[in-house]
Amino acid sequence: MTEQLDRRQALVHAAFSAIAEHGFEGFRLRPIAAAAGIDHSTLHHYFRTKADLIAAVLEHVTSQFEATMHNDLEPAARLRQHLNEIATAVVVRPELFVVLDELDLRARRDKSTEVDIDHDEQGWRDALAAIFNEGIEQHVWSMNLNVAASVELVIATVKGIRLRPDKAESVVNQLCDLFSPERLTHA
Amino acid sequence: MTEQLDRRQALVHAAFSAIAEHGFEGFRLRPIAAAAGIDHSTLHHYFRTKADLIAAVLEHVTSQFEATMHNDLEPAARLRQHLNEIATAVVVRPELFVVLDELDLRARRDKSTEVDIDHDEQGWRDALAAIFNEGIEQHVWSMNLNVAASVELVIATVKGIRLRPDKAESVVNQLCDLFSPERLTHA
Amino acid sequence: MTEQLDRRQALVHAAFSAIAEHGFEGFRLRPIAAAAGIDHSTLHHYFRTKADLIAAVLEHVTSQFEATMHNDLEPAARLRQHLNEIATAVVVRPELFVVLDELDLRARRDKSTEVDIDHDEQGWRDALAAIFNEGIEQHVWSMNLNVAASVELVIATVKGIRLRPDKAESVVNQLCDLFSPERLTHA
Amino acid sequence: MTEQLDRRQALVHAAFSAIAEHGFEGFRLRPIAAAAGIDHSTLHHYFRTKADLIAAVLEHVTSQFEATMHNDLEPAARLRQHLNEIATAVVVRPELFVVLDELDLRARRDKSTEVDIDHDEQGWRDALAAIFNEGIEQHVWSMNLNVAASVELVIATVKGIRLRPDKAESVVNQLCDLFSPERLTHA
DNA sequence: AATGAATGAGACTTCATTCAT
DNA sequence: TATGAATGAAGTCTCATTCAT
Repeated sequence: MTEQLDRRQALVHAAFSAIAEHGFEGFRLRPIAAAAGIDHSTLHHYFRTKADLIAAVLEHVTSQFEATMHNDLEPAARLRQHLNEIATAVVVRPELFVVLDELDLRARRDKSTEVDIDHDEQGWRDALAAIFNEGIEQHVWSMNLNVAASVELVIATVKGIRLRPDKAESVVNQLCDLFSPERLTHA
Repeated sequence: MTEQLDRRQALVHAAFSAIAEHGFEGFRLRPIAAAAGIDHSTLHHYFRTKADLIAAVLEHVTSQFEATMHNDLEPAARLRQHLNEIATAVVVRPELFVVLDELDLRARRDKSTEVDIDHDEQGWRDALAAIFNEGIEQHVWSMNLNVAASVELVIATVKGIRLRPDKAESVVNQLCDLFSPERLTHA
Repeated sequence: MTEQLDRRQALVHAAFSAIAEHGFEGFRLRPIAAAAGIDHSTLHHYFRTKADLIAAVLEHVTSQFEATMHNDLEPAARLRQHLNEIATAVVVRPELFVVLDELDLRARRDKSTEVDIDHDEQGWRDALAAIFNEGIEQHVWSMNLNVAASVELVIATVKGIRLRPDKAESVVNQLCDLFSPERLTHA
Repeated sequence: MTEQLDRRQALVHAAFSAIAEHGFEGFRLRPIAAAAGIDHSTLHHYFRTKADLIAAVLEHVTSQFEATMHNDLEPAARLRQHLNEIATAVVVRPELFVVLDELDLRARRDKSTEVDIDHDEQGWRDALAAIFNEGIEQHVWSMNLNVAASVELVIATVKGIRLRPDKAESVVNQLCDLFSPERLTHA
């Protein structure tokens, strides 16, 4: 019973690693089955098609990003904390972000991938907007701060460093500095 | 005489479009040849291998980004101008950025792609650094501004909006605002 | 169950016939698969590569030459009997020898073919040496007979008639006559 | 003018070497042209088809075997001398015999190759028969000697050692010994 | 649930040859 | 004579998927 789940998990993990290493361009089912120790036709009992397996990988990836916002912190600190956690993750688990990038690119051609990613991103978007709105309320940031644009800027920046673990920390720090209250509120 | 060049060009263009539309995952040579109106074996007369054709596409793409910095402008305006041009390009020619993203991802597995991209990026990096350094000299920005980190932030942000033409303008504007002198220098 | 073996067998036979008819120069996989009544990609299910199929053909051929020495006969008669059997085989199943010749030639470029053939030949060589040695012991042949050279002479002669079924009988008879006791022992 | 002949020669030599090294299985025109320093389509000005080039190679090979019988020697010595020269040639120029073997095998499928080889072999056959006949006349060998069979035995033996330079000398010596007068005439 | 056999589409690449220049 | 472009047939091999066991 859990055997079945374990097999599925093993397949998803193997697929995840394969995508991280070779991208979708080189993503083949046979090696995945082999890595899970089963015959390649048995794989189809767990995932009817290749697309199904990819969907499961996407779900696996997004599930790793359950928002871990620290609502007890003040807005600016919360933003900094959040970005630092991401920067750390990029360094510690680079494959996660590589696969996410592959999926992002793939979403352009695959509607269902796009939907899943969009849904996931919306949660993130909302959480970021909450930070900025709260910060404006608390006069941490000026009323003139464009919340929507700021949210997108943060998101774009994070996406832009997904492939550059070595630059992650300095980039998020620089972004936080630019958003730091002492500068913006005095404007 | 130029017939020959035209054929090559036609193949590169067809390949470019195919990658833009289907990514490398679905990149096949036969349709490329067909799009250029030649037999698929004739394609190998121009590009011995698939990799050779991809290299030509990469060159084609990077050649579109010959630095168009406006050195007559003051630093902050130059940065804004530069980013606005990129934002416009993302809207006007989104495929260019999609393909660039595909290549960026591919560079992780293909050494020669990586080298070419790195070389191209270095030019961009240098130009951005020049802007910030000049700005600091002219007291547009504080001496405390971390130039390297700022450069990487700009690059990351641009990479992060490559797939989102709809957000490009507001994101680069927001970034420019954060870098705008009146805020930073008074800090 | 034996279906599977039959398929393999059928492929090996088809390959054997194709080599006999067209040599390795014209040896193509698609017709082999067609002759066995299967899709050409299914062939790869049984033999991963062309070389694997060729190895199977080689094995098939050598297995047809299981030594059939008649140890109950006296040495000279044994030699004659052995050579006559070969001469008959050359006439009755010429393709077997043609393919063997192709493989011999191929062994020059293919190490693994060479190893297999050498192994097979060694058995033959030993059996022939046994005949001559025994004959010398029994004073059928003079002590001065060069066993090693005689063995190689027999082998060379047999190889030399593989392509000439029409000459096989007279050649082996002539060789036997030269080795006939009444001539050699009186020397 | 001789330029043209030189080119042809160069192509034939290159083809000869290629066949010696890779056999007909791996015989391709492009490398031949390259080895002769010309474009692969230019090759077709000298040899309209691949078969034409092969025919030229065959001619080149057979021309190397102009009978060099030493008619001043007595029959037995002439045979020995002839076989020794062949044994030496097998050691000194093994490629010549390798290519000859390839051609022999090919003759089974290519009528024109067969004709050329047969014609060449007939000359050799006649020369050998002359030796044996003369020997019988001079009472070197018994009247009972089967001339035709002896000729074929010699030919078969030589063909059988073409691929074994290391065994050539001992084999021809052994054959000569068996044909040596002191043994046969006393029978 | 699991497998090995089978399939058919299709991948990239190479070849001998011809044609126009 | 020489060449580069072009062709089309064919090469080996791989893939995702289905089917019978």
